[in-house]
Amino acid sequence: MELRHLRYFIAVAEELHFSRAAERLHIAQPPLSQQIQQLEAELGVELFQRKTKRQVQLTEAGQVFLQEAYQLFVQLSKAIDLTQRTGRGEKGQLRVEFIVL
Amino acid sequence: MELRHLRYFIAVAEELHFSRAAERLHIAQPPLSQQIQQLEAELGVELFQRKTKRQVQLTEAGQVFLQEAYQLFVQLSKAIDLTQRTGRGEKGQLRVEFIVL
DNA sequence: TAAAAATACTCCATAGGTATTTTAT
DNA sequence: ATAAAATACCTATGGAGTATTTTTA
Repeated sequence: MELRHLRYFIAVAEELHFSRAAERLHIAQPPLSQQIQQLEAELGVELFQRKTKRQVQLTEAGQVFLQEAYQLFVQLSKAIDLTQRTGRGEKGQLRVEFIVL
Repeated sequence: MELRHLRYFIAVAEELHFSRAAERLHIAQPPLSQQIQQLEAELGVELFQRKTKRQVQLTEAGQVFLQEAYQLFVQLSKAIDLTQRTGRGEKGQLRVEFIVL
């Protein structure tokens, strides 16, 4: 698993539409579908309801994973911020304005 | 940034030795050096002391980033665990035995 | 000198693109 | 008939390998 999978998953989960999500990510729709399939295969969990091709919907597990993915990027943002501050010799106070995706 | 960068950084930070870390990661030493350089460039922070080539040492920022990276993988492990439990229809109790790297 | 990281290049795996098919409106 | 995801296949970027250089103990 790579952060790319999480970034792509978040885009699809927010758009509930593969083509629009792909557009937003500046990639084509088929590779996006593939990356999501990879992610689901690696997790061994269906993240999207795929009964019909016209209606993308998060599964319960997908909803959980979305919240967790958000938190991961929040924590990554904090990690980067804190590391950069330390690199500049600043001590301490932590406040993250930007979530890196 | 990708999880690969964090995985590689952790290996070097723990070994304090690029060649041994590369061996542990089952890749060659030069690509490992490159990935670490990429990471440092993206962060805009030196993670390792490079005055001499014979003595790899974490900078203060590097020590901070190491702790943060550990936490990220702990959180990722929890995210995966919780998602998989939900996928199986299990409700709730969270306990992570394995940290995915 | 010897051991280890950095450079310089080469190669190839796979991320991403294009074309087409399938399917549900 | 159409819109959207999946499948099949192709392309090319960049991750990884090999060879060599640099450096300091």
